[in-house]
Amino acid sequence: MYSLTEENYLKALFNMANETGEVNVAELSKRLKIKMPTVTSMMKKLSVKKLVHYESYKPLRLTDKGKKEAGLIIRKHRLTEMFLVDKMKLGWEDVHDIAEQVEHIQSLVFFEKMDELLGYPKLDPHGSPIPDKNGKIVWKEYSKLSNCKVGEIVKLAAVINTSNEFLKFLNTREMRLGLKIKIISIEPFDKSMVVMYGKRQTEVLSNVACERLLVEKE
Amino acid sequence: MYSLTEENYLKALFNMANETGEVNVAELSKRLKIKMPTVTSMMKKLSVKKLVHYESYKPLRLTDKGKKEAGLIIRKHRLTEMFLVDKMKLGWEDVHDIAEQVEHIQSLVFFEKMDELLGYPKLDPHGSPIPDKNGKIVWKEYSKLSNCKVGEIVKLAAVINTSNEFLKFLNTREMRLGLKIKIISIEPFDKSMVVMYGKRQTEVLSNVACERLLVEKE
DNA sequence: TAAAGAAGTTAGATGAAGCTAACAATAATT
DNA sequence: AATTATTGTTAGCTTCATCTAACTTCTTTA
Repeated sequence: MYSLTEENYLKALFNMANETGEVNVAELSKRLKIKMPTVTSMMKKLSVKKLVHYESYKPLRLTDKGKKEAGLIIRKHRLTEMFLVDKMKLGWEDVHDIAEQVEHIQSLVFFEKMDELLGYPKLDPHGSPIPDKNGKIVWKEYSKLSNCKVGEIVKLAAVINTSNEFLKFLNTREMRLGLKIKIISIEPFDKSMVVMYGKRQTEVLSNVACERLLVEKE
Repeated sequence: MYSLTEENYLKALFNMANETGEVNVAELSKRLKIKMPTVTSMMKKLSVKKLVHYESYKPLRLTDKGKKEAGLIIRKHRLTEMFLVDKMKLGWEDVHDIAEQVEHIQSLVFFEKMDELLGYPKLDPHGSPIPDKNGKIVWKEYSKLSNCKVGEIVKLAAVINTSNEFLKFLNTREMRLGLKIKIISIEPFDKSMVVMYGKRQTEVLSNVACERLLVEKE
């Protein structure tokens, strides 16, 4: 339907809009590691295809059609990640790069079978919502761990950054989604937290890490 | 490593050499549905990369390096087909097109995990050998059903043509790999066979079909 | 063996997706 | 408000993989 390249632009636009609101050419260029003139010309192309609202010097916005297409690609990405972790027993730090390739596969049955075998999951292995068959995402409200208070007991629901390094960092500290975390104290100087969970007593987490952990309060 | 396009040329060369011996530009062109001048220029390119021995007006031959690379792609293709049938419960008539896309995924772990989960299979769902980690294929000697004699009992080991239509044809007749088939009679006029297998009595198979069924004699 | 036909190559064009260099518009900062 | 910096666009070039048209080489056949 759409080229691999076009799909990557759509996906980036969709994700960036959800992360940081408005998107401009410079940001998209940085994200995709593609120079600005190339981005501009692709925006014009996607605009002709009614996937993007494009006006010179204005912020970039996906059309409804664009949002749907992007949502469907992200659906394929996240279903794949779930499949790789759940059914193929790969670590959550290993699946992103593979899913990045699998998401472009054109085959209804393939992804429907995945969905079925997984029991129609709502979340991927990093806690991100899996868009439905119309590309629509239902967002759950989570708090950042960094915004929680001393004494609170919260459940780890999702990770924001899904970089290999961050996920490995969590692995070495035995942190998994669903984990109950108690906040023992917060250092006023750098906002690092002393927390307690599982078998771990007094584990220290930097504010940088706490900013990337999304939790649910009971 | 190599582009998707280059990989497709390598794979076609490899498969065609196994099917029909020598390969020339016209045949490869027809197979890939790419015009001859394009094929010629790609051959020159692959020759520079030491994947193909290319000389003007001479038959096309893969180098050892080219054979290895092609074998590894076919390995990924056939492992994928096996995974789709065995683990994802897709029909053997549905897996080719998906595997055609999955085979280009770059990830060691992904295919090693597949291999492991499948128990290191030697054959794909159509009975074709899966190349080893060096891209090497071990060929088993099978006979065509069409070359068998009246009275023989043979085991269906592989199918040559893996087109959707042929596989569906076999499905409707409940023919699976491993099936024991007894040859009841052969019509001298058109070489069609009357066979018996499973619960089926006196099933008629045209010579065209029998030419595409590979069997093992006990 | 000469002509016809098939196969293969060369030359040059195209479209997709990228780039740099130069210029224009908008935003930020004295 | 003027200057500077950032952001965005235009123009034109590059590479990859494709094509058509025209020509050459090899093969077949009359």
